Amino acid sequence: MVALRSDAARNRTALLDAARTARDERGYPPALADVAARAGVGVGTAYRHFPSHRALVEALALETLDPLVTAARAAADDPAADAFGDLVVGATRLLADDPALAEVVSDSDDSGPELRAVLDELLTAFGTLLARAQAAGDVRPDLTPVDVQHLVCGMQVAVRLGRTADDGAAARYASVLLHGLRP
Amino acid sequence: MVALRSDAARNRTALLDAARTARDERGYPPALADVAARAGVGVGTAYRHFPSHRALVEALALETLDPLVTAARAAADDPAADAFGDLVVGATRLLADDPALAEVVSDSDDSGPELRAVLDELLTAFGTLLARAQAAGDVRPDLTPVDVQHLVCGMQVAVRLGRTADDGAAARYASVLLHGLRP
DNA sequence: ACCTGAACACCGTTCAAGT
DNA sequence: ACCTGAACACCGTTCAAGT
Repeated sequence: MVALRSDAARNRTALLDAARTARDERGYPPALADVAARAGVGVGTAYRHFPSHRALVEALALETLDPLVTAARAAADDPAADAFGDLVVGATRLLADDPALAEVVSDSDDSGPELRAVLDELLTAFGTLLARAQAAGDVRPDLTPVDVQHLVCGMQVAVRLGRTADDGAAARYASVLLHGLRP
Repeated sequence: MVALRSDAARNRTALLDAARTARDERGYPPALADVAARAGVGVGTAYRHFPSHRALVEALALETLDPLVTAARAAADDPAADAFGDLVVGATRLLADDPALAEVVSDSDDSGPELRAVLDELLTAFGTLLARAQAAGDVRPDLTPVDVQHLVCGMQVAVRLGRTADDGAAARYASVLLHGLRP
């Protein structure tokens, strides 16, 4: 990562800001052309900084994922009694709140190297906590860290569906998942 | 539903056949223009029979849902010990196998009247079995039929993600869901 | 009553021309 | 080294003209 020319750095920030604002307003970053217009640059510039629409979404996803990675690492180092369950529920909510993030984590196979690295780190931290919970007899021993990722990506969909009508749904579904993980 | 002119009926069938074939080959019915071409008709004809791409997907969904409705009704009338669990697992697999169906069931709010009627029927049959399972103490009493729909729509995603790499994942996730439904 | 296909809107992406 | 915007491909959808 060489230093960017100052106008390029400014444009990149403007693009991210525009995309973030759009996502916070409409739930999903709009067409790159729209993002470019909001940022006051041409489409080509948008594509110079983010080689695809997905790359832009991933850049925003990284921002949102960062606190989760920190929390997961902290929990792996100094685990509370139900650190694993808390993390699972927290991740589920985070994805349910951000459809673009959820999409990018669910289709993690076609993600760029940065996102992949962050997801790997998350998986490692989750794995440590999972192993500890399994050793304590709190979680089924036949589940892998990847299973947990898949189950979270699934439950997040249920939570999103439930939330539109019913305020208690998210808590109910989280509880179903946590019970389901028990031996 | 008045009788169709014979050429119209033939075209409708040809469109459905083309869409079904395409879905079975590629997992999802392609652009209406492509379906029309395969069926040997113009785009306009495709839109005359199916007012939107979604309407075509829903027409295929109805076919796939039919056996499930039959099974659900049969189980509601003459319930075996774990009829509810079997139906939940069956529905999850059915959706996991057919992404177009899953999409249409998950976004059931924007579906046409026919599909909505079928989903209502399904929900009723599931509701009967759910109530029975709850009365027997086999399922958490705080869950509604709609909760079950949401949880199935979620788990189906997990199953789809799991299946690409791991043959046992589907069974493992089904078991997690069933355990999670217990009181 | 039904069919055809050109046409439009939209969006992701590319690229020749500029500074 | 970076930017611009016209241009292309693709897809959902509409509609004027045909039979």
